[in-house]
Amino acid sequence: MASEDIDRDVCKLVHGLARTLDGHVRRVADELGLTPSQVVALRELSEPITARELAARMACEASNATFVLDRLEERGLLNRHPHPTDRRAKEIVLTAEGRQRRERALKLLGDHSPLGSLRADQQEALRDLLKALDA
Amino acid sequence: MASEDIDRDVCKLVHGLARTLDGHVRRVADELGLTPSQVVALRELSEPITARELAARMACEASNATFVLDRLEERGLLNRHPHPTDRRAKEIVLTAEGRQRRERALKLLGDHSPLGSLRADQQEALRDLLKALDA
DNA sequence: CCCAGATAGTTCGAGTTAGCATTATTCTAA
DNA sequence: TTAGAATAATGCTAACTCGAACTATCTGGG
Repeated sequence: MASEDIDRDVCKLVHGLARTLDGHVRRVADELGLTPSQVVALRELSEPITARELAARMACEASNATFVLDRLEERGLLNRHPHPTDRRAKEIVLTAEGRQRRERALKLLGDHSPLGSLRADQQEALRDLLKALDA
Repeated sequence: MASEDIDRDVCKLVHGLARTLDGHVRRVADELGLTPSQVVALRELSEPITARELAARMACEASNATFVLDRLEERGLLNRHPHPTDRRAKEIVLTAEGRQRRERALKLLGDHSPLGSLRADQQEALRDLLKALDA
């Protein structure tokens, strides 16, 4: 059936696009001297959040978030503060250098985006379709 | 700018969808007693191809294809034959059990696809947008 | 108040992946 | 034809990710 062919096409295309986007993040990471995961983490740390919230935003396991946070903390880009209301949790706060690095990352991520070849209305259409799937 | 927000939205949505699709493959793989990569490899082995061609279809490195092929060969699902015209290459051929396992994998992959919540015309629109990006 | 179950964070082990180097073979152009 | 570039497959290493186990803390029903 044709519908199954479309299904498989979309699967492969999504996988390919995800790879392309990963490649873009990787190039940015190399330029910043970070790993791709670290760049994604920085991107998501727009405000103080918990490790679990970061894991959710990065779409990965909590143990992986711990791993990435360890490296970023070693580099002095963030600190783990005690959470004001939940003593189990920790509040992740970027240092001054962390915020600076984050700004550079955001700028580089915005440049030469693989999505740039789509017109604005196409990007919106794509976003809407993906959002429909997400729900 | 709004266009940058859309860009980031799409990146995260694509990543999320790729994860969802991976999860679907993972469930199928668990049911078949294989790893996700092995299931993808089986899916792509619709005919005898070389390891390099498989790597291209799986969108991964050749060394990774070698790794996956090693496991599938250990399980007796395929064989590496000498290539008829290129003595550098090897032709990968599924065994009878390999073909049987592949059929089961294809059937399971088709059921309950995460893309099922989209209407047919939406799936086509999504495919077309992704194809436009691919070019 | 208190205990059971849920949740935050971490550690550790196993498996997967990419990147690079290596070997063998084929292709190309002088 | 023959040296050099390109290609096929693979081995090896480092890094990344997940899942399970563990501690500490929170929360709600009895």
